[in-house]
Amino acid sequence: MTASRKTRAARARELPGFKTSLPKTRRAQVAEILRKHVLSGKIEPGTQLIESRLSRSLGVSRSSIREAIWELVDQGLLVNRPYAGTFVVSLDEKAMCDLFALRGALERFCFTELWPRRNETFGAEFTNRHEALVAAVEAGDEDKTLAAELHFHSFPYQYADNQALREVWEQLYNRIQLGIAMTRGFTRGSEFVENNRRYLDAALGDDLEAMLREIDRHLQIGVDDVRDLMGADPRTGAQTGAGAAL
Amino acid sequence: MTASRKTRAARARELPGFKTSLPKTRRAQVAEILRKHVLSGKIEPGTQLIESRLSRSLGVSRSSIREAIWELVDQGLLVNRPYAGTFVVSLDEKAMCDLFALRGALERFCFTELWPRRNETFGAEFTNRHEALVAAVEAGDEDKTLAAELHFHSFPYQYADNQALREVWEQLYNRIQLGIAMTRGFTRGSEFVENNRRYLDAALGDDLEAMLREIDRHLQIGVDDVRDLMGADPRTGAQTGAGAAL
DNA sequence: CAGGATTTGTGCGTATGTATA
DNA sequence: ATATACATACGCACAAATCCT
Repeated sequence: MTASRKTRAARARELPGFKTSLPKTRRAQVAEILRKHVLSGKIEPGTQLIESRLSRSLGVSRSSIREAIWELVDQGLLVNRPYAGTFVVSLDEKAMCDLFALRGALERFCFTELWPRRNETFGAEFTNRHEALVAAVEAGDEDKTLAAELHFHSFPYQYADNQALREVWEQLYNRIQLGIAMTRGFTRGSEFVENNRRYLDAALGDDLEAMLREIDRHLQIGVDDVRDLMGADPRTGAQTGAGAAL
Repeated sequence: MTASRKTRAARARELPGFKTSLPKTRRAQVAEILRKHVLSGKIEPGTQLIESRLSRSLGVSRSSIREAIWELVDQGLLVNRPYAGTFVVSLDEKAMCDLFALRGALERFCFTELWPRRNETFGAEFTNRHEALVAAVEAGDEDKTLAAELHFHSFPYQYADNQALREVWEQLYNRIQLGIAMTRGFTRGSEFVENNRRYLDAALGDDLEAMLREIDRHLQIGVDDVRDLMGADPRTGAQTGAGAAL
């Protein structure tokens, strides 16, 4: 009764964690929050996302929570069993290898497409992003490194003149990130920077075939890392991969 | 058994037009209906899907309609502008060419993967699906032909041992079908059967490189058709493409 | 550019279906 | 088999934004 007196607008303005000035919908806001929690590993794979709990903890109605959850389901981060619930997907070694293999095909296609259109801007921006990656690594910031690595490797797709390819890449890297989140705790080896350096050099070079070989080599390193890390207990992040996972 | 009687009674009370025996959710049922209407062209590209209208016409609550709509949005069949509405996507020539180019990359990857694993079953099933396609063409059934063509070209992806690839293909062919729906009215040329025959023969042959070339050739025909049909007014389906669109 | 009509976005109560302990 | 927790479904009310006149 008295509670209902309080206007919805007022309640909305009070909600913690939400910028009221944003034109974004609640659905998008909640989806972003959930995506971060899933990708950062705060919500572990296999965990069920319970609408009523999330509704209370985030202070958002079940409707919005539900819509956000389905957005992540359609993105491949969650899986739904009708009338049973939605859970964070748990990727095994095979699934990760599949993702890397598919990414290889996409990336070879991507570079083949953009190769004749490269110009100074391409080289400058790609180099910029690589330098940002190096800076993040040297700062020892794990989260920033992950973001910078993503930003670096997303550039070819953004530069490619194919909207469908960009959309598939979006979906793909989300899942790859999820797999990486499952193997948290491993430290990037010193070869990590060098590997991405070789990748950049090949991308700026004049030999497309060499670039395609470099893509295969780069992703092979990622697959090897996955094999090492998935086989062992994720908690025992003792062994250090070469760190070219993304 | 009293419980089962009550359940049956409840199911008997359910809305007509829905198969009560299926455990499928309303979301899935509505999504399927809408998908059919969009892909068949009953709902033309650019049309806004109004939740309240669909709610009344289908006899389903607005919540379920909303969820189904968002499923199609995430599938790339609809596009949403916050607070403005969701509309059937309208693909232009460039978008279609992008889709075909991406499909080419996926299909080359697909065949490269499955090539060493082909066996008698592969050849038998692929041949079966091709014969079903030929039968549909000879029967003059447009809808059945489209379905058979899809079934035929989906087989390599189903045979490939890569779940991620299959999922991307699902999303891709939905959108390609949408593009085809936009160019309805054109009749498949006599070369259509022959083109798919060549495709099948290459897939059953021993030369992977020849198969990859065949993929490029096959999709190039599709792109040519799109260029012809998109440039002209879709209503004037006078000119007949070679008909290898899918 | 004002303002009303239309539609989407959000919240909430409630009833029912389903899975699971 | 029962009970419980949860997902799903429906209906309404209202807020927020867009669209149109």
